[in-house]
Amino acid sequence: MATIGDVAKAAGVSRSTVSYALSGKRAISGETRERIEEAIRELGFTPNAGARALATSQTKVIGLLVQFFRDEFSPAMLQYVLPISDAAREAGYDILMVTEDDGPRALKRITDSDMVDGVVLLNVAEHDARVPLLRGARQPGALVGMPHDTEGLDVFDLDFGEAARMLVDHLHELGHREIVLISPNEHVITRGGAYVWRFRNAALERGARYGLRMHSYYGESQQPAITEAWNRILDERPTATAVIVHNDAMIAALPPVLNARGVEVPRDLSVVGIFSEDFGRLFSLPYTAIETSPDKLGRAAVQALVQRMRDGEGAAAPVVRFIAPELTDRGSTR
Amino acid sequence: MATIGDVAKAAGVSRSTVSYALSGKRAISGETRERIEEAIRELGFTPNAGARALATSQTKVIGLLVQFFRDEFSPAMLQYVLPISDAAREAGYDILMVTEDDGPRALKRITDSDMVDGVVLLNVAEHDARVPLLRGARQPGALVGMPHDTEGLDVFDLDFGEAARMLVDHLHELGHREIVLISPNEHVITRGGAYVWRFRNAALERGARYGLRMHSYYGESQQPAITEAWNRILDERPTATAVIVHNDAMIAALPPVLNARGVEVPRDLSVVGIFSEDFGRLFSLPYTAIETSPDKLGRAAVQALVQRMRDGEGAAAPVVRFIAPELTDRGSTR
DNA sequence: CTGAAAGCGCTTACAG
DNA sequence: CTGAAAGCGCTTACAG
Repeated sequence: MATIGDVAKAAGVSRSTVSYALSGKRAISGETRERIEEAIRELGFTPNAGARALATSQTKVIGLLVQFFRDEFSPAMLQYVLPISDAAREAGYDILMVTEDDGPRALKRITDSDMVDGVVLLNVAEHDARVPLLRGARQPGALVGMPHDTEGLDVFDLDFGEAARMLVDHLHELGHREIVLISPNEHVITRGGAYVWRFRNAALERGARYGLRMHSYYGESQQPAITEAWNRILDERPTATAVIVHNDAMIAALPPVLNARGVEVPRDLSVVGIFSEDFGRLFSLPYTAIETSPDKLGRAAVQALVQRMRDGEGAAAPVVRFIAPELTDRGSTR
Repeated sequence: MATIGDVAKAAGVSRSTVSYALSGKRAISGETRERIEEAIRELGFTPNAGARALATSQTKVIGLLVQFFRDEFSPAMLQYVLPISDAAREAGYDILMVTEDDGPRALKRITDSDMVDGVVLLNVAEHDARVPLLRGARQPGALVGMPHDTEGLDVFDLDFGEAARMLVDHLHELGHREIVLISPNEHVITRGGAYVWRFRNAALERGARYGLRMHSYYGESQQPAITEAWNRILDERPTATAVIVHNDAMIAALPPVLNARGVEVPRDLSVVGIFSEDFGRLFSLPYTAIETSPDKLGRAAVQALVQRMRDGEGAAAPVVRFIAPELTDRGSTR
């Protein structure tokens, strides 16, 4: 492969001049610039990324840690990954994607070895072992999902409490008095998915304030347990007139369950959920729902991270930002 | 950050000795080794990846080009990406994942700048602009999906022709005489997804040999067109007793359609498909199907690539490998 | 407007 | 068993 030295020789200039022509960091005479550009073209020169990284202490790569739970419902993950990848590219960064089960180890590896200029943590848990490591890293990071201790970090998450209140308000206004609430699978809480109880508690609290009868259940994440759970719950609460579903796997499987039971929405039952537009389209879900906006979250995280990488030490104070929930009415309530 | 020089100083040895202790490429006395290890621990030293890459001409990173069509049905992609990422990590490689719309440009960028030691191309099309670029690259590559010209490349794909024949044989043996065949959305062909007509032609040919009446349709990839297409097709072919579905979006949406029409499987209609086990589980699909084995394909591609990166110039001849289809009987035919 | 030189942090022949 | 030195391919003060 051609090096900057080859280009310099071909253009009859020094290596530094070629470098400056590339970076535009100092003025180059028109004629010299042309000779250099021609040489670059002829030789098919592209700067070596490793050498550049070594010289500049910048890799132009963002690490993306995707913490994947294999027994969980997966299709949602891609909705975060793609916008992050897109946003990174727009800012001139590539993505080093790490899916290792041992997230903390992976994080340490890519930051300690300076493979990346910054890091995005996906699916952050209440007590996430990656978070303290990130604090200790040289590189800045941005989180999608809220940990217990947000000190010193840029954090982005949906406002799950507000989302729950909006859904309860919506049903309350329509006159519902007895509501079933489905949370994610119980082991999601065990793992510290704080959004589970943030949503759940807010919903129950709001329901209590209105004097509603609320029935709270954990859902399942795998068939055939999902369908069984639905039937058991619906059998158990025949007088409930509405259901709030905060569980991707459960709501994706709901239409055939209701169909089989002869339940028509919203005539016999009002259904609301919380899932992204893409997800709803994927499963053709006809339910009114809070939009989870994975693209907004992912993009916001990347933008904050890019800003911070740019600013270095003199960066602004860290932000914890809740994305405001939006209700998309698909007519599944009355 | 501590450098190898800091470690050398702390351990009272030369930098080369530290380097050799790290790589194990030459014998080190026990006592020296211990002093070095202690220094490494104390200083929290990790070699700088860029410097190492520059010195060794090896990045230990594999580029993954995921060619994403945004209007297509997405959840299948992750099934390839995860096994590839896992297999790479097991072999000591990280994944630089590129999702740029302009795949050829992205490929050129990461190979020319030597960001990666090798490349995996996903979702390769019949005339894929990335393929000639890959041939011209310094780094080896492996393809998942078959291009027209496989010259000089390691290629992995499902044997779609054989898959189609197996399904037709299966239905023929059961006595079916009139079969509907659903292919992917027409624009997948336009883009050169060769597997579409490899499957389709093989199915039609086999059906013709048996004297079956075969009705071939292109499917849709988005709701509500999917449901409309199903109803139109089923209305049009009331005497067909079986349907072969080679379209993820269409088969995922089939259960509610049949339900609404009062069609029971396999009593009224036999249904077979071609999709991965994970995909079937995700959508709770109760249909007999050819397993597409994305994990096997992804892993095979990575293994071949790793082998080739290891062997350098003296590598073995390139291979084109078809994965043998396997039929999973879920009792949806009779 | 341009060049010579030092330096980024490693690895690896070469020498002893 | 160990060290001194060259080299990987860039960037960037320093000098003119």
